[in-house]
Amino acid sequence: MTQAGKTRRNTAQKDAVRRALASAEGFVSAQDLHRRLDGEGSRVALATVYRQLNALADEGEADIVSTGDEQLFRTCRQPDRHHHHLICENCGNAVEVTPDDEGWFARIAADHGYTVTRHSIEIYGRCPRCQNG
Amino acid sequence: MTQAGKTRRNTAQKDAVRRALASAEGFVSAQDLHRRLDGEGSRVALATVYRQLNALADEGEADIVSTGDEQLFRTCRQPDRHHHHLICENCGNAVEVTPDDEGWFARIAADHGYTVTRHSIEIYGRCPRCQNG
DNA sequence: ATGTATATGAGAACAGATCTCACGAGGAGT
DNA sequence: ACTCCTCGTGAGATCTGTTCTCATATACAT
Ligand SMILES: [Mn+2]
Ligand SMILES: [Mn+2]
Ligand SMILES: [Zn+2]
Ligand SMILES: [Zn+2]
Repeated sequence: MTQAGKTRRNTAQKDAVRRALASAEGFVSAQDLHRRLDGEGSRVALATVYRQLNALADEGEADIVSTGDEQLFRTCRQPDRHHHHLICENCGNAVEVTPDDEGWFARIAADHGYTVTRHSIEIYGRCPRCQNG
Repeated sequence: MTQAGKTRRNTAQKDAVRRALASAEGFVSAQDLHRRLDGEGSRVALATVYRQLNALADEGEADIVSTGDEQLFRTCRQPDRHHHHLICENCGNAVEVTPDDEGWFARIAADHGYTVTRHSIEIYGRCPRCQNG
């Protein structure tokens, strides 16, 4: 689904996307980010925003979370640590979290003869600033 | 993203969709199911397959799992118990699983001032029958 | 049997994401 | 600084999964 491929050159567009992503507090969609770039005068094609966001993700600089109908992106805070996200449904703000024990599903999988290749854990809620509304 | 709405009447099409879904062992896409129905001579419009699958999900008879690029459906095996799925990436077969402890994320959320509204946990791998390939 | 609310079918419409390809620009080598 | 080749970009087309529209058909309460 997601187009793959790290990027090999440093372009103005890549910098712009990286900066815009970094300046967003929470998870944002590619289209949001494109709109923000436009708003601040940075003309970057939507396709390029997608390409660079995916590249950043491939390079470990960004996290992607797939809601049912779109992908959201955010600068990764702890690139070296396996983690999941606790995400505010209202504003996209997120906290990177690590379960105390991720071993349970390896055990359950083994019980059923399954081999685990990957897992996805996402927690949605309201952040402190979005409790009302 | 997913169209909502339980259904109030018992139609031939709904029965057909329910049967086809039940006769599929693993998670299948709406389009797969539509193809299968066609194959066995049941002419049900694709839109109706979508409508009824969503209705079945609303009614608790079906589970939906969202891979990044499509939704997969399966008859729910234990409608009354909260659970998640361990899914074979190759054939769609799945086991309904329940973590030993789902309390950890409520605690973490509280630590960060978040209120939890929902969570999503999915484990992907290979089922016993799909180990090779 | 009638009447009315609801489901269906066929195709149009939609939205997110990716692809195409001609053109522009990074940057290694000189 | 100049060249050259490779890779990135822009604009718009295209793809794909899903939902919508609305005229017609059907369930089912009365
Ligand atoms: Mn991260
Ligand atoms: Mn289930
Ligand atoms: Zn928030
Ligand atoms: Zn399998």
